Amino acid sequence: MGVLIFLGENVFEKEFARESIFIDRDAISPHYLPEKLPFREKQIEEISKLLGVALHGKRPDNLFVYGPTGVGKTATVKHVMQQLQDFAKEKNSKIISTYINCRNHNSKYRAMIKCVNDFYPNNYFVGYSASFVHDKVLDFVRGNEGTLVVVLDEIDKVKDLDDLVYALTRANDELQKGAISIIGISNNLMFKERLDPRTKSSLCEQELVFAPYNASELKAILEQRIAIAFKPNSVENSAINIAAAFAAKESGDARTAVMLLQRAGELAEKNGLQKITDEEVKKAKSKVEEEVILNMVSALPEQEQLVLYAISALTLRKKGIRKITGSADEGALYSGDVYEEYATLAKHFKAEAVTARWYREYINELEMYGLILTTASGAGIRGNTTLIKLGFDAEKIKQVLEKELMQGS
DNA sequence: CCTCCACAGGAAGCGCAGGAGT
DNA sequence: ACTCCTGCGCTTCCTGTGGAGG
Repeated sequence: MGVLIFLGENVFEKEFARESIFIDRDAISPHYLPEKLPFREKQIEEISKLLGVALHGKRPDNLFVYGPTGVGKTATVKHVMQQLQDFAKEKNSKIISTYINCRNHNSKYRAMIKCVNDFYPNNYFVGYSASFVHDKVLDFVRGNEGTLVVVLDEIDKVKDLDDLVYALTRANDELQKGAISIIGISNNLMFKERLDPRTKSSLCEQELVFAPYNASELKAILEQRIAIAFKPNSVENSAINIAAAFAAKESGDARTAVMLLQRAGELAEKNGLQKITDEEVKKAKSKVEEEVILNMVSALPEQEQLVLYAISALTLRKKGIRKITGSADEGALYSGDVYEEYATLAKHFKAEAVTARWYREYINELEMYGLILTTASGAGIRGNTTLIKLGFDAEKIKQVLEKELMQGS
């Protein structure tokens, strides 16, 4: 076995010497919590006004915060909580807050035990009964004789939310000293309407809505992050504009905008560039889109993957099938042909094919995801069928699915 | 005009997994 | 530990629909 020895230069020498355009990579990651939150002054004021009463020993109203993803809900609430904690510490006010992400703590019990573990960092509580945990929370508030603010992020993920809210609000009746307030955060606008009326009225004593950012706000947010994350003048102005415009058009979501620039930065660095230009942002954009598709496709159930695979295979093959030479539907496929292809493919992959009826449900679902486009067959085609077109590049989807289906079996 | 084609999509029911109730 | 119930994914069966073809 031959051994290669590099004389003189360590392999890391080059990497070390390499100039990075980053100063602080974290600042351009979606998890970064900036010190200042632009365009959220109003919301910050609202929340602090609400919580301010706690400084005078009163219980703040519960608050329900909602708005789509990436509009700064979590960041704003966390920011205010931090400020409140700092201030309370300074003034010797007894205010404790705890932040719970309900995606990870998605039941009453799990949320409560998260509280307990936060309050008693030296103990680790596992395997205790629900009532013990409940009492422990109350004991803590009693012992503290102050206000406890429980932040429940992604509150719609809690399975038995009615019970949790009830337990926390009910606690206020049992406590002679101290109080508990809830701040619920959700990006699901419909979720509130599905709540039990009693839960709804106690949780939504106060409400706060976060609207999406517009392009110029996104631009300002990006500039703020860029100033920390990158070396001066490493990002071209037009590149920022593109990223902001794209994110604004999609959803007004700062997370998307930030991610776009993060990717663009990584791309520039990989290619040894000193500046991020439009080009990098555009490339990053298509990369992000690709990842989104990839994630969607791999999250699909196997049968739906097969259907999608059949569609991409047929789109590429275009032989032995009925052709559509219409205007807009040029290159679209007949639903029936896709089903046949799917059925043979299923046999090939040792899986059992579902009935045509259920296959139609799959088609509808794939359309809902935006992975395929369908139109009803109109004039020029015999019968009443659906014409199917792939929403994305056939070759790419086929490749992804081939990998996916191979490892699946 | 009627018939047939090529499906769409509703209704009922079936087998199963997993949670609630006892 | 046991049954009971419920929701889910799916099949079977069926009726409906819009245009082509004779």
